[in-house]
Amino acid sequence: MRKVDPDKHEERRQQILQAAALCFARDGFRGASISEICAEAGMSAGHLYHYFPNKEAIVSAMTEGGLARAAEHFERIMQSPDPIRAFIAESTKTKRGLIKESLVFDVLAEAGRNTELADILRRHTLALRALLADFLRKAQEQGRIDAELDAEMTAAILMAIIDGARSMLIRDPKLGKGDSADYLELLVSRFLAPQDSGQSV
Amino acid sequence: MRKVDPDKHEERRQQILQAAALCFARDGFRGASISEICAEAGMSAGHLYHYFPNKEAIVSAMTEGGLARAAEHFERIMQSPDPIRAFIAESTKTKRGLIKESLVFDVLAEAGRNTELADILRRHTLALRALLADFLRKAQEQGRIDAELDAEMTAAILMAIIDGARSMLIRDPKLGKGDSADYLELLVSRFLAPQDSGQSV
Amino acid sequence: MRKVDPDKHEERRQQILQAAALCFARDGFRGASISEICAEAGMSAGHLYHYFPNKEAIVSAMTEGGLARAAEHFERIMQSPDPIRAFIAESTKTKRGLIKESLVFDVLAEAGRNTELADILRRHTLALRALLADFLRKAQEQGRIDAELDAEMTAAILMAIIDGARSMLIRDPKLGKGDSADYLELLVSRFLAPQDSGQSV
Amino acid sequence: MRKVDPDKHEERRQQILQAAALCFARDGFRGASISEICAEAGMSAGHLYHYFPNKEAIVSAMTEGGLARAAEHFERIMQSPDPIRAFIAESTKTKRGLIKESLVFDVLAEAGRNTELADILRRHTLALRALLADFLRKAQEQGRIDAELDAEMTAAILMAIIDGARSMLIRDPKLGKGDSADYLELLVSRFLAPQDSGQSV
DNA sequence: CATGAATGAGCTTTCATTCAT
DNA sequence: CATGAATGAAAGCTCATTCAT
Repeated sequence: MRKVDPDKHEERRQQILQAAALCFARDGFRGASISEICAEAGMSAGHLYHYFPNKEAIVSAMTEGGLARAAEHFERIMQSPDPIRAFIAESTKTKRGLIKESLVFDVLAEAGRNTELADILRRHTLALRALLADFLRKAQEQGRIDAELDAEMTAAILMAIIDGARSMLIRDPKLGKGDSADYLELLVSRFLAPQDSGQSV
Repeated sequence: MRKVDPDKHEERRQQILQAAALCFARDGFRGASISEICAEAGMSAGHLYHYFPNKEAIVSAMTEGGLARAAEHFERIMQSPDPIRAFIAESTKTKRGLIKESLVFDVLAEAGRNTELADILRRHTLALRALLADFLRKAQEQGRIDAELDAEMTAAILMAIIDGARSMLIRDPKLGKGDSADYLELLVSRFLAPQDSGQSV
Repeated sequence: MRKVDPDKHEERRQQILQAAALCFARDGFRGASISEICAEAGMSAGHLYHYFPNKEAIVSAMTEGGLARAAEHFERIMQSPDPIRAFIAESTKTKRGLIKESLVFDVLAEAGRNTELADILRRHTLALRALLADFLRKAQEQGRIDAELDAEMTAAILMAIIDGARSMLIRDPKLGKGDSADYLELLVSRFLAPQDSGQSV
Repeated sequence: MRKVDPDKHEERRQQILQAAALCFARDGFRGASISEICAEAGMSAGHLYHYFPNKEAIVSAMTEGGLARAAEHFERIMQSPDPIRAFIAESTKTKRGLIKESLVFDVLAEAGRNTELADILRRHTLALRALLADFLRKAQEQGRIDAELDAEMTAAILMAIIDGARSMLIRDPKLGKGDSADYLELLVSRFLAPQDSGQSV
């Protein structure tokens, strides 16, 4: 019998990546072991190697996938009525241990040593930034945002703020429940506000 | 006969921590091995354990020390004529592979799993924030900064921006050489600017 | 309907053995993996086990086949006008990486531990030796070879020389291009030459 | 306290090499596992790696040592009254499973794939051959050996005969108890004997 | 006949840690 | 104070073999 495999193969791969994401979030890239991932994925140690040549490939694929999903999520948000606000809201949400399970900092840390990961991160960063810059340019045309700002640089700054928001929650978890979101929004709105005629946000 | 001992002991400890910082920056907390650190510190494996009970203690002590030094550095900067500007400048400096050797993201990543490290990080974050908040309050009294802003929250936001600036440089190394510093400064100055009658930059 | 099966089955077996010979020569009995052989034979791992119960069986069959083919080759050589000379020539030929691809030493090494392989080797050795001894006896009758020599023992010695010639080429590859063949021939001819004065061993 | 270590270190190394020789002889280079060697050497798996960086280094060192010891043995033999005879006698001796434990064929087989091992083998082969050639030259001066023979080539041939003798014993173990030694001696003596009338092949 | 998914034992190697000296 | 010998658990990975399809 011929195979319906390609589907099943991809399904298995995703199963592994999902398990890996969980384990990596729990114990870090180095701390999570292959057998831990295997147990989580309900799969023997040997079999996992039919889907990935080595651990690093799992890390790369998982990072790639995670960033892709983040981009989709981001795109959806940008079609909401007030994207910036929605955006900030997302970044400071603590629900269901999302922060703890967020691997951003693992990726950032590892990217400093692992060239492949650094490339993946850069690629996705640029893609996301382009998306954001486009949005900003349109808003500039509509006069909702300071037209003097360079869209690309501004997008980079906004992304930095998102990462910063996440680091803030790790540095002081209590802030998650306060009005940090409001302040972040204020930060962004004052930054983007058209400056000419002295109007406010 | 033994009077120099305590000094020498502390000296040795610092020697180890310095070596550890180097190794951790190079290979990460998990990636760096005790023997690697020993080699770097010019010391036998067994001897190192006279100074630290285990690897985790080294990580903790090194993080503690690193954050303390960062605070000192920070304090010094805050006494310069234009602290904010000086501050941004520091955060985006790429000199001598400082970014690569920065362990912030390793600490942030690990703090999500390691309670002890999380505590250390939080403690230092709060201390630094208090320092920064004090500075902001004074500036508010002098009318240089929007008096409506909550000093504590604003300080938290500023710290987030610093972390964000670092992440920006990892996500897109090219930005280190552009005018990202100018934009960060713009971001901060628009945020802090007194809002009274009109706008200022 | 099924008449071609037996043929095809045998064909497949040979295909596997040929692939195995290549892989074993390249990586040794232990070093070559089943999947390597499968790849070489253009066959799935599971399917290979329809033809051989396990790896050892492949080793045995391949050895058996290789020795059989060597015997045929040998027989053909012995019908040439000057068999001894032709023989030596064969043993020292380096063409097309023949030495590297020769598994004699793998077999000799393995035969010291694997009884089955030892049996196969012994069986073929005795067969070959009988062939050679027959030839020697005829030559003795014709007075071309010292009649005092025991044909069986002499055959054993000649075979030892062939193996020795191969080891010589591995120990010092440069010898393959010199006049080692001439010396081997001299060795053999002086050994076999009728001893004029009729002295015995 | 300062160390008497260097001695002990070397002793341990030899202990490992001895254990390795035993295991390799029993199961082959690939077949013998590190843990097997550790068990034989009475040492933990991890500790063995303080003495050798990896398995291949053990194989190399053991081969090197074995060949060196063989050379010494050889040198001693060559100072006996009738070296050739003593030599042959040695090569065909079966006592205490010496053949089974001989790793010559493992080394020859592996040398075809492992460059480092090939180099070691070649180096020792050339050294041994030089020794043997010297001996032959002296015998030629004394008129005990055909002066027409090239000493170096002749030495190579004699070494080939030794390897051949060993292969003979593996191919047909019964020969060890017969008069194979006598025939080998005959082979060698006829080869080396001064050719009275000066005739060539 | 043929595939390749799946297993699990075993491999080499690394590493934090302990301890006798 | 200082060494490095020694351990043992665990890591990542490979492989012969089986089995459902």
